[in-house]
Amino acid sequence: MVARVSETSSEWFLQGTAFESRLAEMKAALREKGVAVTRKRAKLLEVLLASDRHPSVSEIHEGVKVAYPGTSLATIYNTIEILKETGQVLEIEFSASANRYDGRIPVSHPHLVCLQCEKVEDLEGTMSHDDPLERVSRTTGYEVVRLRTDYYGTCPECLEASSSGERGRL
Amino acid sequence: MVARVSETSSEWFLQGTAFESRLAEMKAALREKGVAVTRKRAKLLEVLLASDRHPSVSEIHEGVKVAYPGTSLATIYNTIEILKETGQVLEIEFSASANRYDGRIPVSHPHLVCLQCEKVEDLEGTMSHDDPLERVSRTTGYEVVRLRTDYYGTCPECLEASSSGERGRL
DNA sequence: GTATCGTTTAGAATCATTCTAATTCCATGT
DNA sequence: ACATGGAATTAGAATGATTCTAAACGATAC
Repeated sequence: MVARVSETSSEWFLQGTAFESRLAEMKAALREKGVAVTRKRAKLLEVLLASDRHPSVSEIHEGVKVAYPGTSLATIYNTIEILKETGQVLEIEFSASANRYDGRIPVSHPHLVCLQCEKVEDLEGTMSHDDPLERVSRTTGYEVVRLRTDYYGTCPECLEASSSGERGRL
Repeated sequence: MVARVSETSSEWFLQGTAFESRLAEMKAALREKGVAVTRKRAKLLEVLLASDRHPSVSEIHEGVKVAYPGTSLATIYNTIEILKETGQVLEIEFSASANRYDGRIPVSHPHLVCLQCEKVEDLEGTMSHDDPLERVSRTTGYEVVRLRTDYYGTCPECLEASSSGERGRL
């Protein structure tokens, strides 16, 4: 499934119905939250969904600037933050490099991360239970050297202690 | 298994044999690489192994400074870098917070990360295959809201193209 | 004792991200 | 058309973890 955006207009070629429905879903989620879907935000959503590259904030910024040259980085960060709050984008964190974002599949799922070209790909069909590294190496052609499997949540002590929604910065 | 370091000397209480053997292993790995196990570095290893808190660089720094007040942050970063290169420490990356380090079990394994207190715990016995979020919630008492499972390696294209070890910054 | 080379240091530099305060946009009512 | 108010956007400053740099230090060999 390929999606590609015209450089000269906001028309879409080769758009899948998945693309359109995700776009509508994301816009609805924003309106639901009471925030406006401005032209720049709409464009941001399109850029985010247009590629399977799991773009970084600055890649998204570049994409939005094609249509709206004056766009500030802050706008991208702001909107991404709103999307995170509404569960409409998955943030893939890196400490030594910019975070990457998945708007197509906004729920937790495994990725393949190339340590060399920094490509981030979705990893399909991962439900067997032999050695994960070996299996993933075998089925993908990657030379897999590392696996990160972290569960995020609130620990029992904090569940007990907390009035409500204070959050750390993880 | 509990390990605790005296505040007033470098003696250890409640040290397990696992602690001692890991410590020896790490020192050996450093010597193997040709780098000296200085007093500060030795202390760093002890601090790293002393708790199951998966300490950050600055927590390690604080610990080392108890014994060697003049120690610079750069020394901690330098030594951690060497440990990473020798596979003697596992780096747990965060983008919105300092990275955390696991010297006890330096190979990839799942952790539980509390979004509220930023505690990082090892997750034991994770080899069944129902819904991981639900299962982990049930078995740990955490309110698990997110799972990160990422495989890191080199993609087929880069394997093809690369003379040798150029690396990105992930 | 001195030369050497790895270690350590303080501080500057970097870079992604967040914050801030001012400005602009835009829908709505007049 | 026009004014108004609240949200959206902006440029630039601030932050914070990490990395870099160049100088100072220290242990060991000679």
